[in-house]
Amino acid sequence: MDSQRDAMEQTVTSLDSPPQAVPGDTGAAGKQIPPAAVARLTIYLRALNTLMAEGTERVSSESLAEASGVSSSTLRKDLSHVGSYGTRGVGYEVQYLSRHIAAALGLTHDWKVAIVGAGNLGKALARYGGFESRGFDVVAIFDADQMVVGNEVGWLRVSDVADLEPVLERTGANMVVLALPAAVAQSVCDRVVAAGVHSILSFAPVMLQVPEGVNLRKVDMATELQILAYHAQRAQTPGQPE
Amino acid sequence: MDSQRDAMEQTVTSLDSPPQAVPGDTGAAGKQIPPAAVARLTIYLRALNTLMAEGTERVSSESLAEASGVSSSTLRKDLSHVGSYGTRGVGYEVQYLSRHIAAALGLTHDWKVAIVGAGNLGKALARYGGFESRGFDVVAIFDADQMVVGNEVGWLRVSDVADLEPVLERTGANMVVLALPAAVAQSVCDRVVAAGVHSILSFAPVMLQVPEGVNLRKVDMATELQILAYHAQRAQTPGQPE
DNA sequence: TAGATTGTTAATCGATTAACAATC
DNA sequence: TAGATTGTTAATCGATTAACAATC
Repeated sequence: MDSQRDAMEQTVTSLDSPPQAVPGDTGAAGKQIPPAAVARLTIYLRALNTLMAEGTERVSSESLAEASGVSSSTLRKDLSHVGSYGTRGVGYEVQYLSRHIAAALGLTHDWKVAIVGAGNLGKALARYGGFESRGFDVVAIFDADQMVVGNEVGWLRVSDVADLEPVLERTGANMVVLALPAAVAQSVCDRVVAAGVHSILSFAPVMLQVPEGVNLRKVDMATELQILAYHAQRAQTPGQPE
Repeated sequence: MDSQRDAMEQTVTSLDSPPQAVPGDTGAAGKQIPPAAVARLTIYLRALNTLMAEGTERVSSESLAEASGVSSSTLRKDLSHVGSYGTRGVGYEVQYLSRHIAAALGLTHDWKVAIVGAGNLGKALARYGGFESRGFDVVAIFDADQMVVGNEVGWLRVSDVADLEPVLERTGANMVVLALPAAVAQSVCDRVVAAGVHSILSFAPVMLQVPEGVNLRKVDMATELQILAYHAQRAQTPGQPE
């Protein structure tokens, strides 16, 4: 669903390179991880953190896969993109594996997130505990409505979207979440990109155009319901039940 | 990411069947549409509705594809799963195509959505205009907190989650959105399924287990940010810039 | 050593793309 | 008829799965 196709040329696979695996090293770092695998790695990471909270120290691919809702084959294949951090006959050390997946995903330092739009959704996101706990600091929230600017949301005060550029600069934000109406999303998006932020998560129900090199992801709640509707309809339809 | 693999056996493709295409007919209906295509059809639908609002009557695969951020090849392939509703040398009638995509997705009748969880996110969803305008009626919202039960949210009054089953029954809800903490998500999910609702959209950051035949989709905002983090990190990394 | 489980291979499956015959 | 654009094919590409050799 995104924009990486080219690359992937560099011959050398981990096969023919001499096995000089320094333990605790970079592993398979530097290689492209397939998009589908990246998405699942975040799931494994959450499952591992749950295990850690429960005090579990070791886990097999079989049980981690089950907790994550995938096959053990898929799990091991995905982990192979990160490196070789298991022990044959034994399994994976939970903490050790967790650390390496986090490193592969770029989660070793905190990311600073600015939210544009302090409506219901923007406020919900700003207060969402799940961000902080996973290394994402919400450092600013913006709105265009003068009645809302200056209000407190969580720990933050709502900034005027007119001050977008200086506030992004001052807070050092390196990710932006767009939680605003479709009509203004593209223009705000352009300003965010111009301000040098290249990672954007949009909740606006509109196709945003961004230049090459900008990472844009989109979450659309109505789309999700429509996809459910398709499957629900199929289930109802008489015809040959699958 | 979902649960349909089997099926897909029924030989006959639209090729060797005699071309008795009654106009305005069911088209390729009854056939499985690949998951990736279903997701994109919702995008085309939105683009078509935008065109309709602008008064545009006709569109080519080339320009609809551009508005949707896909290649025209992908677009035509996707539409072929729905049926043949274009005219060679001319293009597609916007309204006509829109109606047929909507029909294929099961959006011809309204769906009744209940939201469980009246926290920030639940309230944001309940008030989100994008649902109503696309055929999803929010018919109920629940919370477990007695301080919140009875409050007004949008047009609705918050019901006690203790009354989940009777209220789902009475309102005729056929979709449920879970906007509640990870800790209680599974148990509420089980009750929803037991109550006969088989289409669930979850915002809870946890892997839910559902029986065969239940359609579950998951949106996780922290996951989205983590995926962005991966790409951002790659872009920063020196190495060979792709 | 015997048992267990990883990491990798090769086969299968599905999705995307380019090209073009069909046809308005 | 000539020009345009669909719908479909076949080729390519990527993702998933099953199986097993490597090895703890």
